[in-house]
Amino acid sequence: MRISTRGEYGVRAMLDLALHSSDEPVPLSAIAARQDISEHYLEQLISALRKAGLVISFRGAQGGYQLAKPAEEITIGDIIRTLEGPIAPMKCVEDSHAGCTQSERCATRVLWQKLQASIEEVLENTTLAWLKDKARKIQATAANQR
Amino acid sequence: MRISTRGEYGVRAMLDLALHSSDEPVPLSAIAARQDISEHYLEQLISALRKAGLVISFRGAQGGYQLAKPAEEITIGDIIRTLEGPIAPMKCVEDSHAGCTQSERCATRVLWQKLQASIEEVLENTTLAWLKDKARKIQATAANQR
DNA sequence: ACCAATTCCGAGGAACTTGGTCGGGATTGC
DNA sequence: GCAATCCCGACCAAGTTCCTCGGAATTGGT
Repeated sequence: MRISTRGEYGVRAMLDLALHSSDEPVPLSAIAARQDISEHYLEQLISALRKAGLVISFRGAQGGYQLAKPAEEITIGDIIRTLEGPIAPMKCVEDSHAGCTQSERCATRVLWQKLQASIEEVLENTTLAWLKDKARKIQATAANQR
Repeated sequence: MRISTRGEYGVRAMLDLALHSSDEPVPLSAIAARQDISEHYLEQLISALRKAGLVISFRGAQGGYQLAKPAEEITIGDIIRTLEGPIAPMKCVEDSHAGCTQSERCATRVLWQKLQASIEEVLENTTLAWLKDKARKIQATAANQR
Protein backbone atom coordinates (compact mmCIF):
# COMPACT_ATOMS: atom_id res chain seq x y z
CA MET A 1 0.00 0.00 0.00
CA ARG A 2 2.86 2.31 -0.75
CA ILE A 3 3.55 4.90 -3.36
CA SER A 4 7.00 4.17 -4.75
CA THR A 5 9.81 6.64 -5.21
CA ARG A 6 8.66 7.18 -8.80
CA GLY A 7 5.51 8.87 -7.57
CA GLU A 8 7.23 10.57 -4.68
CA TYR A 9 10.09 11.99 -6.75
CA GLY A 10 7.69 12.90 -9.54
CA VAL A 11 5.54 15.02 -7.24
CA ARG A 12 8.60 16.62 -5.69
CA ALA A 13 10.02 17.44 -9.12
CA MET A 14 6.75 18.94 -10.31
CA LEU A 15 6.46 21.03 -7.16
CA ASP A 16 10.03 22.15 -7.68
CA LEU A 17 9.14 23.25 -11.20
CA ALA A 18 6.06 25.07 -9.94
CA LEU A 19 8.05 26.92 -7.31
CA HIS A 20 11.09 27.80 -9.40
CA SER A 21 9.44 28.66 -12.67
CA SER A 22 10.08 31.79 -14.64
CA ASP A 23 10.27 32.46 -18.35
CA GLU A 24 13.48 30.49 -18.51
CA PRO A 25 13.27 26.70 -18.42
CA VAL A 26 14.74 24.83 -15.45
CA PRO A 27 17.49 22.33 -16.28
CA LEU A 28 17.15 18.81 -14.91
CA SER A 29 20.42 19.14 -13.00
CA ALA A 30 18.96 22.00 -10.93
CA ILE A 31 15.88 20.02 -9.94
CA ALA A 32 17.93 16.94 -9.14
CA ALA A 33 20.34 18.93 -6.98
CA ARG A 34 17.62 20.79 -5.04
CA GLN A 35 15.55 17.67 -4.51
CA ASP A 36 18.54 15.40 -3.94
CA ILE A 37 17.50 12.85 -6.54
CA SER A 38 19.79 10.96 -8.91
CA GLU A 39 19.91 12.91 -12.15
CA HIS A 40 19.78 9.87 -14.42
CA TYR A 41 16.86 8.39 -12.52
CA LEU A 42 14.90 11.63 -12.52
CA GLU A 43 15.48 11.85 -16.24
CA GLN A 44 13.43 8.71 -16.75
CA LEU A 45 10.61 10.07 -14.65
CA ILE A 46 10.46 13.48 -16.25
CA SER A 47 10.61 11.88 -19.66
CA ALA A 48 7.37 10.06 -18.78
CA LEU A 49 5.86 13.29 -17.52
CA ARG A 50 6.74 14.97 -20.79
CA LYS A 51 5.17 12.20 -22.86
CA ALA A 52 2.05 12.56 -20.72
CA GLY A 53 1.91 16.26 -21.55
CA LEU A 54 2.51 17.53 -18.02
CA VAL A 55 5.81 19.26 -18.72
CA ILE A 56 7.41 20.67 -21.84
CA SER A 57 11.09 20.51 -22.62
CA PHE A 58 13.59 22.72 -24.41
CA ARG A 59 16.64 21.02 -25.81
CA GLY A 60 20.14 22.34 -26.18
CA ALA A 61 22.12 24.83 -24.14
CA GLN A 62 20.00 26.95 -21.75
CA GLY A 63 17.36 24.30 -22.18
CA GLY A 64 15.32 22.62 -19.49
CA TYR A 65 11.77 21.98 -18.41
CA GLN A 66 8.63 23.92 -17.62
CA LEU A 67 5.15 22.97 -16.57
CA ALA A 68 3.04 22.42 -19.65
CA LYS A 69 -0.05 23.92 -18.00
CA PRO A 70 -0.79 26.30 -15.14
CA ALA A 71 -0.33 24.61 -11.77
CA GLU A 72 -4.07 24.93 -11.14
CA GLU A 73 -4.76 22.50 -13.96
CA ILE A 74 -2.34 19.78 -12.90
CA THR A 75 -3.56 17.34 -10.28
CA ILE A 76 -1.50 15.00 -8.15
CA GLY A 77 -3.55 12.22 -9.70
CA ASP A 78 -2.19 13.16 -13.13
CA ILE A 79 1.36 12.79 -11.84
CA ILE A 80 0.81 9.57 -9.92
CA ARG A 81 -1.11 7.91 -12.74
CA THR A 82 1.65 8.78 -15.19
CA LEU A 83 4.43 7.39 -13.03
CA GLU A 84 2.76 4.55 -11.15
CA GLY A 85 0.07 3.38 -13.53
CA PRO A 86 -3.66 3.25 -12.86
CA ILE A 87 -4.77 4.25 -9.38
CA ALA A 88 -6.33 0.99 -8.23
CA PRO A 89 -5.74 -0.85 -4.97
CA MET A 90 -6.50 -4.15 -6.72
CA LYS A 91 -6.29 -5.52 -10.23
CA CYS A 92 -10.02 -6.29 -10.38
CA VAL A 93 -10.97 -2.60 -10.12
CA GLU A 94 -8.35 -1.33 -12.55
CA ASP A 95 -10.81 -0.45 -15.26
CA SER A 96 -14.30 -1.74 -15.86
CA HIS A 97 -13.25 -5.31 -15.29
CA ALA A 98 -16.68 -6.76 -14.78
CA GLY A 99 -17.90 -10.23 -14.03
CA CYS A 100 -17.23 -11.94 -10.77
CA THR A 101 -18.31 -15.53 -10.74
CA GLN A 102 -18.40 -15.80 -6.96
CA SER A 103 -20.72 -13.57 -4.98
CA GLU A 104 -18.20 -13.39 -2.14
CA ARG A 105 -15.54 -12.00 -4.41
CA CYS A 106 -17.99 -9.47 -5.77
CA ALA A 107 -18.55 -8.26 -2.24
CA THR A 108 -14.85 -7.64 -1.69
CA ARG A 109 -14.77 -5.93 -5.08
CA VAL A 110 -17.30 -3.39 -3.84
CA LEU A 111 -14.96 -2.75 -0.93
CA TRP A 112 -11.97 -2.15 -3.18
CA GLN A 113 -14.04 0.17 -5.33
CA LYS A 114 -14.97 2.24 -2.30
CA LEU A 115 -11.30 2.42 -1.39
CA GLN A 116 -10.30 3.38 -4.90
CA ALA A 117 -12.92 6.13 -5.02
CA SER A 118 -11.65 7.53 -1.75
CA ILE A 119 -8.06 7.60 -2.97
CA GLU A 120 -8.97 9.15 -6.27
CA GLU A 121 -11.07 11.77 -4.56
CA VAL A 122 -7.98 13.07 -2.78
CA LEU A 123 -5.56 12.77 -5.66
CA GLU A 124 -7.80 14.28 -8.33
CA ASN A 125 -8.92 17.20 -6.17
CA THR A 126 -5.47 18.21 -5.03
CA THR A 127 -3.70 20.39 -7.55
CA LEU A 128 -0.10 21.36 -7.88
CA ALA A 129 -1.21 24.94 -7.15
CA TRP A 130 -2.56 23.85 -3.75
CA LEU A 131 0.74 22.14 -2.98
CA LYS A 132 2.72 25.18 -4.09
CA ASP A 133 0.61 27.42 -1.86
CA LYS A 134 1.11 25.04 1.06
CA ALA A 135 4.87 25.03 0.56
CA ARG A 136 4.96 28.84 0.45
CA LYS A 137 2.98 29.11 3.67
CA ILE A 138 5.14 26.62 5.50
CA GLN A 139 8.20 28.50 4.38
CA ALA A 140 6.72 31.80 5.62
CA THR A 141 5.93 30.53 9.12
CA ALA A 142 9.36 28.95 9.38
CA ALA A 143 10.89 32.32 8.50
CA ASN A 144 8.79 34.07 11.15
CA GLN A 145 9.97 31.74 13.85
CA ARG A 146 13.54 32.59 13.11
CA MET B 1 -0.43 1.68 -5.01
CA ARG B 2 -1.63 -1.88 -4.80
CA ILE B 3 -2.75 -4.11 -2.00
CA SER B 4 -0.85 -7.37 -2.40
CA THR B 5 -2.32 -10.84 -2.39
CA ARG B 6 -1.60 -11.07 1.34
CA GLY B 7 -4.24 -8.47 2.05
CA GLU B 8 -6.58 -9.70 -0.65
CA TYR B 9 -6.44 -13.33 0.42
CA GLY B 10 -6.64 -12.35 4.06
CA VAL B 11 -9.87 -10.43 3.58
CA ARG B 12 -11.32 -13.25 1.47
CA ALA B 13 -10.39 -15.81 4.11
CA MET B 14 -11.90 -13.77 6.92
CA LEU B 15 -15.08 -13.27 4.92
CA ASP B 16 -15.17 -16.99 4.27
CA LEU B 17 -14.92 -17.61 8.00
CA ALA B 18 -17.66 -15.09 8.70
CA LEU B 19 -19.97 -16.71 6.16
CA HIS B 20 -19.30 -20.36 7.00
CA SER B 21 -19.08 -20.15 10.75
CA SER B 22 -20.95 -22.37 13.14
CA ASP B 23 -20.01 -23.87 16.48
CA GLU B 24 -17.52 -26.14 14.75
CA PRO B 25 -14.24 -24.64 13.60
CA VAL B 26 -13.47 -24.44 9.88
CA PRO B 27 -10.33 -26.27 8.73
CA LEU B 28 -7.83 -24.39 6.64
CA SER B 29 -8.24 -26.83 3.76
CA ALA B 30 -11.91 -25.88 3.41
CA ILE B 31 -11.16 -22.17 3.22
CA ALA B 32 -8.32 -22.72 0.78
CA ALA B 33 -10.48 -24.88 -1.47
CA ARG B 34 -13.47 -22.52 -1.49
CA GLN B 35 -11.31 -19.45 -2.06
CA ASP B 36 -8.91 -21.16 -4.43
CA ILE B 37 -5.80 -20.16 -2.53
CA SER B 38 -2.69 -22.26 -1.96
CA GLU B 39 -3.11 -24.01 1.37
CA HIS B 40 0.50 -23.56 2.47
CA TYR B 41 0.46 -19.90 1.59
CA LEU B 42 -2.83 -19.25 3.32
CA GLU B 43 -1.42 -20.96 6.38
CA GLN B 44 1.18 -18.23 6.74
CA LEU B 45 -1.44 -15.54 6.46
CA ILE B 46 -3.89 -17.02 8.92
CA SER B 47 -1.05 -17.64 11.33
CA ALA B 48 -0.44 -13.90 11.37
CA LEU B 49 -4.14 -13.24 11.83
CA ARG B 50 -4.13 -15.58 14.80
CA LYS B 51 -1.15 -13.87 16.39
CA ALA B 52 -2.95 -10.56 15.91
CA GLY B 53 -5.95 -11.94 17.79
CA LEU B 54 -8.38 -11.83 14.88
CA VAL B 55 -8.99 -15.59 14.66
CA ILE B 56 -8.65 -18.43 17.12
CA SER B 57 -7.43 -21.89 16.26
CA PHE B 58 -8.19 -25.42 17.44
CA ARG B 59 -5.47 -27.97 16.90
CA GLY B 60 -5.79 -31.66 16.16
CA ALA B 61 -8.48 -33.63 14.37
CA GLN B 62 -11.75 -31.73 13.86
CA GLY B 63 -9.72 -28.62 14.47
CA GLY B 64 -9.74 -25.43 12.47
CA TYR B 65 -10.33 -21.71 12.77
CA GLN B 66 -13.02 -19.33 13.94
CA LEU B 67 -13.30 -15.58 14.16
CA ALA B 68 -12.01 -14.44 17.53
CA LYS B 69 -14.63 -11.68 17.78
CA PRO B 70 -18.05 -10.93 16.32
CA ALA B 71 -17.79 -9.77 12.71
CA GLU B 72 -19.08 -6.33 13.76
CA GLU B 73 -15.92 -5.76 15.76
CA ILE B 74 -13.42 -6.68 13.05
CA THR B 75 -12.53 -3.99 10.55
CA ILE B 76 -10.90 -4.42 7.18
CA GLY B 77 -8.19 -2.12 8.51
CA ASP B 78 -7.39 -4.68 11.22
CA ILE B 79 -6.87 -7.34 8.57
CA ILE B 80 -4.87 -5.20 6.16
CA ARG B 81 -2.65 -3.78 8.87
CA THR B 82 -1.88 -7.26 10.16
CA LEU B 83 -0.96 -8.63 6.76
CA GLU B 84 0.50 -5.64 4.97
CA GLY B 85 1.96 -3.55 7.76
CA PRO B 86 1.06 0.03 8.62
CA ILE B 87 -1.42 1.73 6.34
CA ALA B 88 0.72 4.53 4.99
CA PRO B 89 1.19 5.59 1.38
CA MET B 90 4.68 6.85 2.22
CA LYS B 91 7.37 6.08 4.77
CA CYS B 92 7.39 9.61 6.14
CA VAL B 93 3.80 9.35 7.41
CA GLU B 94 4.15 5.86 8.84
CA ASP B 95 3.95 6.94 12.44
CA SER B 96 4.67 10.32 13.98
CA HIS B 97 7.86 10.72 12.00
CA ALA B 98 8.29 14.40 12.54
CA GLY B 99 10.82 16.90 11.33
CA CYS B 100 11.19 17.84 7.71
CA THR B 101 14.15 20.02 7.01
CA GLN B 102 12.84 21.32 3.70
CA SER B 103 9.58 23.22 3.58
CA GLU B 104 8.78 21.77 0.18
CA ARG B 105 8.98 18.25 1.49
CA CYS B 106 6.77 19.18 4.40
CA ALA B 107 4.17 20.33 1.91
CA THR B 108 4.14 16.98 0.15
CA ARG B 109 3.98 15.33 3.56
CA VAL B 110 0.70 17.13 4.25
CA LEU B 111 -0.56 15.68 1.00
CA TRP B 112 0.40 12.14 1.93
CA GLN B 113 -1.22 12.58 5.30
CA LYS B 114 -4.48 13.62 3.66
CA LEU B 115 -4.28 10.55 1.47
CA GLN B 116 -3.53 8.29 4.40
CA ALA B 117 -6.47 9.69 6.38
CA SER B 118 -8.77 9.06 3.46
CA ILE B 119 -7.62 5.46 3.08
CA GLU B 120 -7.88 4.76 6.79
CA GLU B 121 -11.33 6.29 6.92
CA VAL B 122 -12.60 3.62 4.54
CA LEU B 123 -10.68 0.69 5.97
CA GLU B 124 -11.43 1.41 9.63
CA ASN B 125 -15.12 2.08 9.08
CA THR B 126 -15.79 -1.01 7.03
CA THR B 127 -16.38 -4.08 9.15
CA LEU B 128 -16.41 -7.73 8.28
CA ALA B 129 -20.13 -7.70 9.15
CA TRP B 130 -20.78 -5.13 6.42
CA LEU B 131 -18.89 -7.26 3.92
CA LYS B 132 -20.77 -10.36 5.00
CA ASP B 133 -24.07 -8.56 4.57
CA LYS B 134 -23.02 -7.34 1.14
CA ALA B 135 -22.07 -10.86 0.06
CA ARG B 136 -25.40 -12.23 1.25
CA LYS B 137 -27.34 -9.60 -0.66
CA ILE B 138 -25.40 -10.14 -3.86
CA GLN B 139 -26.02 -13.84 -3.55
CA ALA B 140 -29.76 -13.23 -3.03
CA THR B 141 -30.18 -11.05 -6.12
CA ALA B 142 -28.20 -13.53 -8.19
CA ALA B 143 -30.55 -16.29 -7.03
CA ASN B 144 -33.61 -14.21 -7.97
CA GLN B 145 -32.35 -13.68 -11.49
CA ARG B 146 -32.12 -17.39 -12.04
C1' DA C 1 -2.58 -47.39 21.82
C1' DC C 2 -2.88 -45.93 17.40
C1' DC C 3 -4.07 -43.31 13.31
C1' DA C 4 -5.74 -39.67 10.64
C1' DA C 5 -6.72 -34.95 10.60
C1' DT C 6 -5.15 -30.82 11.57
C1' DT C 7 -2.42 -26.78 13.21
C1' DC C 8 2.32 -24.86 13.77
C1' DC C 9 6.93 -23.57 12.25
C1' DG C 10 11.06 -22.30 9.69
C1' DA C 11 13.85 -22.73 5.51
C1' DG C 12 14.26 -21.96 0.74
C1' DG C 13 13.57 -20.21 -3.87
C1' DA C 14 11.81 -18.49 -8.57
C1' DA C 15 9.90 -14.48 -10.67
C1' DC C 16 8.96 -9.87 -10.53
C1' DT C 17 9.55 -4.99 -9.11
C1' DT C 18 12.25 -1.20 -7.59
C1' DG C 19 15.66 2.00 -7.92
C1' DG C 20 18.83 2.92 -9.93
C1' DT C 21 23.62 3.18 -13.39
C1' DC C 22 25.96 3.68 -17.85
C1' DG C 23 27.11 5.20 -22.39
C1' DG C 24 26.25 7.57 -26.14
C1' DG C 25 23.45 10.25 -29.61
C1' DA C 26 20.77 14.59 -30.93
C1' DT C 27 19.87 19.51 -30.46
C1' DT C 28 20.76 24.27 -29.73
C1' DG C 29 22.52 28.94 -27.71
C1' DC C 30 26.66 31.45 -27.60
C1' DG D 1 32.60 24.69 -32.94
C1' DC D 2 31.82 23.80 -28.27
C1' DA D 3 29.52 23.31 -24.07
C1' DA D 4 25.17 22.57 -22.09
C1' DT D 5 21.36 20.08 -22.22
C1' DC D 6 17.71 16.80 -23.49
C1' DC D 7 16.76 12.03 -25.33
C1' DC D 8 17.05 7.02 -25.46
C1' DG D 9 17.82 2.20 -24.64
C1' DA D 10 20.38 -1.33 -22.31
C1' DC D 11 21.75 -3.25 -18.15
C1' DC D 12 21.93 -4.67 -13.24
C1' DA D 13 21.87 -5.35 -7.98
C1' DA D 14 18.93 -5.65 -4.20
C1' DG D 15 14.54 -6.27 -2.32
C1' DT D 16 9.82 -7.97 -2.33
C1' DT D 17 6.25 -11.10 -3.46
C1' DC D 18 4.24 -15.31 -3.69
C1' DC D 19 4.65 -19.04 -3.04
C1' DT D 20 6.70 -24.52 -2.01
C1' DC D 21 8.55 -28.07 1.01
C1' DG D 22 9.31 -30.96 4.93
C1' DG D 23 8.47 -32.08 9.22
C1' DA D 24 7.10 -31.54 14.24
C1' DA D 25 3.23 -31.10 17.66
C1' DT D 26 -1.59 -31.75 19.00
C1' DT D 27 -5.97 -34.01 19.41
C1' DG D 28 -10.51 -36.57 18.42
C1' DG D 29 -12.19 -41.02 17.11
C1' DT D 30 -11.72 -46.12 17.18
